[in-house]
Amino acid sequence: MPITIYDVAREAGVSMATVSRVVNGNPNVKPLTRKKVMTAIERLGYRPNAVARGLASKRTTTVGVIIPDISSQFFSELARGIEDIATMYKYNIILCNSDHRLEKELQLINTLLEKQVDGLLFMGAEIKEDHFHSLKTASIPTVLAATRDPEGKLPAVTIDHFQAAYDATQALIRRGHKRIAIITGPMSYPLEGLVRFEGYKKALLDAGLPYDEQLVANGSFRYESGLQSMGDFMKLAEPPTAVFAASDEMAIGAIHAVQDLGHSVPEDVEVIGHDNVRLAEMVRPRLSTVVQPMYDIGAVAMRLLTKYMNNEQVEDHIVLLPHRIEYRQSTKEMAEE
Amino acid sequence: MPITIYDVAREAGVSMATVSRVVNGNPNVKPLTRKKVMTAIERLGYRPNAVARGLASKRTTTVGVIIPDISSQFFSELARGIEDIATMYKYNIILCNSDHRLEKELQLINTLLEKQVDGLLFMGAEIKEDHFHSLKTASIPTVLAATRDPEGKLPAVTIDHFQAAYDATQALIRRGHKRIAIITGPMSYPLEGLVRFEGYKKALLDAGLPYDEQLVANGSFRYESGLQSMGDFMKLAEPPTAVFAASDEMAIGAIHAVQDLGHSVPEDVEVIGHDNVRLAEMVRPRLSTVVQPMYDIGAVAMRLLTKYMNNEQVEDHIVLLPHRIEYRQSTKEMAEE
DNA sequence: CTGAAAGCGCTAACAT
DNA sequence: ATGTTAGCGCTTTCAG
Repeated sequence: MPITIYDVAREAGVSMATVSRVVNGNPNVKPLTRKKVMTAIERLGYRPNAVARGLASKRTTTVGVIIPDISSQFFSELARGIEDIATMYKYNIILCNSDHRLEKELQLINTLLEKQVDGLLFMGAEIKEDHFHSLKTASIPTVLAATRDPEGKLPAVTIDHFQAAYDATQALIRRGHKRIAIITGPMSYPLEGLVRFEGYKKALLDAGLPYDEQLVANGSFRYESGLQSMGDFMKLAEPPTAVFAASDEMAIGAIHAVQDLGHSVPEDVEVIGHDNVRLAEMVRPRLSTVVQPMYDIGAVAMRLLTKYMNNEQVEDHIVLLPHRIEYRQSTKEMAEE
Repeated sequence: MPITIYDVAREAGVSMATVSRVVNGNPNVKPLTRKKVMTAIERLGYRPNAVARGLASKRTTTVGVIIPDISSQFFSELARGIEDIATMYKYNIILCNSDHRLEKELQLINTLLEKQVDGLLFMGAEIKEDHFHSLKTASIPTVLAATRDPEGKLPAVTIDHFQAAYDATQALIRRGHKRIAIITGPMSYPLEGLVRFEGYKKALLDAGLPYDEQLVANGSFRYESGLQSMGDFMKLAEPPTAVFAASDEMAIGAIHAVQDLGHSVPEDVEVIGHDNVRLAEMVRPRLSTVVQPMYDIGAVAMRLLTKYMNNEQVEDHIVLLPHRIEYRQSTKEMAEE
């Protein structure tokens, strides 16, 4: 039988209200009384029941995190940022994988609401009407991390995906390339897939370069699809001399495809990836890539969520974190960068 | 004001006990009554309060997971295995990072117990008396994943670390190497550090090969330490011709150190890593490595935990999953393998 | 098969 | 500064 607050009260010769006060750090307790209670707690080995507290106070100090796949390097880095800040603010995390499946996402939202989480952190490519519907029935604060909803209704922390892709493409253009390929993410991912593709096209357009469908491949973000796509590009009569890949894994796959054909990177083909996962520094040539601050996105998103949960004033509901390009060895050196 | 079970009862014209029964799938409800209740639930958009349920039933269908660092590829893969099985058995996961810090581990155990988790899954290098002490005060089932305690008191799911290191070293010996180096993990990690080192030494001993301290480097599991350690080895008067690294990252660092000096892998130096993280297939040469089934370890550990939580009979409290060596391109081909 | 009622362990007014 | 009391929303005997 576990020790309850009532046992402590009896042991200390005070009421349970007083015990509750000292446990919760309420200053309205005489120091001597506090000490008596503390001693009793110590002696009995009392451990407050957070479930009972949650029921009575209607706050669980727990937040739900819905993530597509924790085993991906991108999301696990993000999750670490979330967790660190959560810990800092005394929250715990219920972590759920959605595999990008709408149905599962909705079901998870529901389960988390049943568990009375104080807030929700959502990662996932696409936000649909269904999500809003589920969320609306329980009005708990929700923040999107590394994504946004189309209408900007929900608070979100992410980077400017369009600009990032534009910058990467432009970097390749500046290096004098005329035939620049792209390996995109799935088009079902509005931001990581579609928007990056748009950024690529716009950069070509602005530079007066022709858009060539042959230089576009649809990838899955995975290594294998980069390998495959680049292999196909190389079979073209006029293969690309530079590639922008929407993920680092695909970029590395692309590099290997080039190398496997006996060519070299960056001499024959320059490659820029996206995200800057740890992997990018652990391959040769080391990968030049758009750095997306995953950890920070998670951390800032969690911090934002704490503000909503505490009813603090927040000025910007949508925060765009800065991105930049880290030039390493898969692109040639240029003086001005 | 959220809808409660009481509201549903009134709407359906039954008692709250009956509503509780249908919500919990209790068969002792007349089909017609069940339907009435279901309709009311639907109409009101009732969502059961899991916190209240937890308080009343003393079961939260939540398990605590203490992991050193979710952003590491090794642990995030493990976490995915845990989560998948947890979902399958209707449990949710509270995920916490310990950074291998004893103090934080103990504090997390405490927090999770306060939250009344039904079980605990623990990952971390070292299990000390303190852990048992904390755990003992609340008697909830605990399973270790990818580690074991020294005395085998706690249920655990892992591989035979000694044998794995022995096998890897032996594989190198069979290839005719006389000077085989090892890049170990930190010795503060009993299994991943110390035991693997022991396995290495035993393999040398059994093969009648001399043990040379110069061929031992203490790494941190990280890429950089592999790079560094191998760089040092290569400066030796008589450098090693083969290396076993206690992690894939270090193995890849070692490969790059060799390559950076203008030598090649596996021609000049053969390398075997440990774990088989996704990374191993995304480098050139692709890494030969001891495969540790991370996902399975997580999955089996979670499955085992569910058995304890349901008071099911379990035969083996310690389960050793099989390991094997995957030969790729960082070792030379051999006919018999 | 259904209902009534007693908690689960704690917080939060409200008194004193 | 401390105690009293009424819930929080649900499960679970125990009756009927």
